[in-house]
Amino acid sequence: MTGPVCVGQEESALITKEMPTRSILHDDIDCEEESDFLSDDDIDFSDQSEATTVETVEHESKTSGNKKSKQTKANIVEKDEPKVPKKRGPKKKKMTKARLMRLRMRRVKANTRERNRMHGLNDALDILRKHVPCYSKTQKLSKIETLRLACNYIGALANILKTGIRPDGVSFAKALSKGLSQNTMNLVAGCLQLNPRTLLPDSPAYTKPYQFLYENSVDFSSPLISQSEFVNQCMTSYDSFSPSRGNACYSVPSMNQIQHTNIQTPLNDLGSPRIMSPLQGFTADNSLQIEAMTSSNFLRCDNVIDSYPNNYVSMPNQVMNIAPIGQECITTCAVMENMQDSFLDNDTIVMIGNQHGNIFDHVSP
DNA sequence: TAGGCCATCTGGTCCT
DNA sequence: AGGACCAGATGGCCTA
Repeated sequence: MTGPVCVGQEESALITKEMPTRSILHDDIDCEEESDFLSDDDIDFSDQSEATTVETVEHESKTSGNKKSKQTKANIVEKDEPKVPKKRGPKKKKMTKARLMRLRMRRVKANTRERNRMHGLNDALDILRKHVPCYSKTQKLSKIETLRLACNYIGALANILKTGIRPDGVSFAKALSKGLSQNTMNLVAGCLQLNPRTLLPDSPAYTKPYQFLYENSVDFSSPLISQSEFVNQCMTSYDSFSPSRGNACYSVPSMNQIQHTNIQTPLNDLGSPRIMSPLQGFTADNSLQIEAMTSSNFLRCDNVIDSYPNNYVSMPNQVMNIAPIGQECITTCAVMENMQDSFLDNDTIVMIGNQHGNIFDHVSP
C-alpha cells in the first residue's frame, strides 16, 4: 500500500493523517473567533485560481499600505465587468468552525468511499486477470493490459464460435496480442509455449490464419452420440492433450481438474434430461468452461455458458440437436471441439446460438 | 534517470 | 445533503 493514508483507520485518525486540503483546511486562517472566518462569498471553493487572485490583490494593497490603491483596483474591475444583479436566494452560510469541521469530515468520508470504490474496481480487475489467458501471480498484468487482453480474448473466442474454426497457437496468440505491450506479448507467447518472435507482425511462422489445425481431435462421426461413448472419447481425448503446465499460466481449473466435477443435468417437465446446447450446463462453477484448442495447448473461457440456453446448433441445411451427453463439464467442451472438427471438414460455417441470433445475447431459460 | 504504473486525494457534476 | 462517478494532480515505487 502506497500513499499517505493508512486505509482502514478510524475517520478521526484520518483527519490528522490525511494530506491537508487546499480548499477546506485553510491552515492559514486564524480560527479563534467566529468573526475571523471568511464567508463563502469571500472564499471561492470551486476555483482556486480565483481565490489566489483575490489574495494577490489584497497582498499587494497590504504591502503598499495604501487604501486608495485597493479602491482603484476595485473600481477598475467594476468598470471592466458588466454589472451583475445581486444573487437572490438564501445568503450563503458563514464558514464557522463547526461548518469547517463538517466539510472536512465530509471530505474524509468521501475519500474513504473513493478508496473503497477503487479497491472494488481493482478487485474486479483481479478477477478479470484470472479469467484471461496468461494469468500469472508473479508477473501481474497492468490494468490497461488486462483490459486489452480481455477484449482480444473475447474477440478471439467469439471468432472461434462464429467460424467454427480452431485457430493454431500462433494465430490465437496474435489475436490475443493486438495492441499489447512487448512484455505482455512475451507473456502471451510464454503461456502458449510459443517463441515470442512468432508474434511479431512480420513473423513468417504462419502466413495464413488458422493454418495449423489442432491434431488431438476426437473422432466425431455422428452428431448424435451416446453418452457413454462420448464420455469415454472425451476422457481419453482430453487426457491426451492436457497442457504441460511448465511456465504456462492458465486460468485454472484445467480440464484435468474439472473433469470429475459432477453437475446435474437439468431435467425437463417430464423428468427427463433436458436437451442441452453444446455450450450449456456442465460447468464446475456454473460458468462456461470452453477450451479453445490451440496447436500447443488450450485456452479457456468462462462465464459464457449461461448465455446459451438454447438447444440446437444451426447450420445452413440442418438443425442438430445435442443429446444430454453427460454430467461433466468436459463433455460440453468435447462436443464443441468435435463439432468444429466435423463441420470444418465440410467447410461449413457453424452457427451456434439461439433464435435471437447473437450468441452473446442473454436469454432467460 | 526517465518513464510507466499505481494509489490516493481532490473538486466537479449528476443523481437521489 | 450526501453518495457515486469521473478526471486531474501528485507522489511513491519499480524497471529498463
